[in-house]
Amino acid sequence: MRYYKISDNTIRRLPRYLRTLEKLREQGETRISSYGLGQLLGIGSSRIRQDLSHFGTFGVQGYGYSVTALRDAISKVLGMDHKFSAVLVGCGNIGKALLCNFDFAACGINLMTGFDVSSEVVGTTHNGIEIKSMEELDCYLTENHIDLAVLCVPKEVAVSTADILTRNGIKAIWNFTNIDIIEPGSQILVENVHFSDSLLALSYYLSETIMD
Amino acid sequence: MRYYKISDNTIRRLPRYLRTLEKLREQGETRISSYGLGQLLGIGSSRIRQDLSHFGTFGVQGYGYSVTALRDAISKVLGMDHKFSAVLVGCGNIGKALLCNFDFAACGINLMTGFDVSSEVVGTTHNGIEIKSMEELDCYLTENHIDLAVLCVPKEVAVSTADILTRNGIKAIWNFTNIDIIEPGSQILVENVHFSDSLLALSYYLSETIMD
DNA sequence: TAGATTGTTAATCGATTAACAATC
DNA sequence: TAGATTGTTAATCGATTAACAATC
Repeated sequence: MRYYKISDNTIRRLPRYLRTLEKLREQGETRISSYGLGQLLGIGSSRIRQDLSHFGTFGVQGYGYSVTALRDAISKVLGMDHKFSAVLVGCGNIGKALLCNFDFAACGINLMTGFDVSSEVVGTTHNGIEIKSMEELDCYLTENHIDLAVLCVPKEVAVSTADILTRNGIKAIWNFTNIDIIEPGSQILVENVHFSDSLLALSYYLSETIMD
Repeated sequence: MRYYKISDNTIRRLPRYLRTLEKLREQGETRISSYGLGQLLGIGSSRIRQDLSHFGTFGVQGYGYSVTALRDAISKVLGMDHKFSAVLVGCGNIGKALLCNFDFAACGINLMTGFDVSSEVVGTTHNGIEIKSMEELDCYLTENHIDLAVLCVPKEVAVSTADILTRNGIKAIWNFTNIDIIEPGSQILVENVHFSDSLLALSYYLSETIMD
């Protein structure tokens, strides 16, 4: 158990390391140095070694890292072996896109079921995931141990839906509604996927290049 | 014209400021202090003043900021008045979700048209946006001035599609394929929306809370 | 062995926070 | 005027980068 906080910057680089290692493995590479990995990622080698040092020693002097061993170590650090259970709430376009295209299992997440208000989609199955009625949500959460909720409902019901989730012991929300469902005092974890923030940052850099 | 680089951290906070200001305006607030804005965002007031100072002076001593004036100033900084033109390439689930739900105009982006390979969707219109055949993409880009492309094609064709875009003068790619379409030397701007990176970071923090 | 590369400590750099004169 | 709050300069803090002994 560690007694200091690891920086968010470090945590957010780990999935990128993982992605690059997986790519290397697919290409048949078995070893990689921190320098080599840094080249692929466009960052310095010592940043990578510094990042990894928070979690253990994974390398071998004079050799580097085993691609698969480092990949496995990072995926464990990221909690991918916990097999957290999840539900997807709101199966509109974005929700359905995640259901059909996003590989939850590859992230170590066990997606149990979806929920929606529309009678048109309730009862249907997408990618092996059944969609239940939103009315069943409250009850379902009390009867099943669910760690995480993927929130894809319309803006208007985002806060009220988040309330239902928190009341029922959900510990983390992956938030695709473009509003901040923060409750500063709350213990619940919220990871926001704000599309517009991302696009606006790109817009800024684009307008910068035009000014030159 | 500035002669120093503004940090990415600052840029990525601007859309959050904008979002909060818009919310305040909807609530009928006309003025806000950096302290008040900081409270709403969970950050310090001097960070906000420091951030804003890179772009001009928008406040009034002893009063604070006009909500609408600051909102307008930030949206201009983010290039939202440029009305950049965009195309959406790949109209599967994620592409369609963006077409139907995402408010490009609210980000100052002029979405012109979509492209897809499937004859089932080619010719259809979503949210006023027509979907053309992917075969027309190359030609369309040479005949029209397009600044930005939203890339939502399947992984397998991500790199080859990105090549078409760069060859035809696209300056920025908003990348929803979960792979890195980097070309380190390239001048093109790429903003990645890596769902899995986001989910894995959440997974890390979730597993941390469990260990306590 | 010699060369390579780690993990870690020290140095540097940049970002955040605090302080404060200016002034509405 | 007195109080509030800005924009900016200085101080602090943390993150990145460089250096290097250890060792495969």
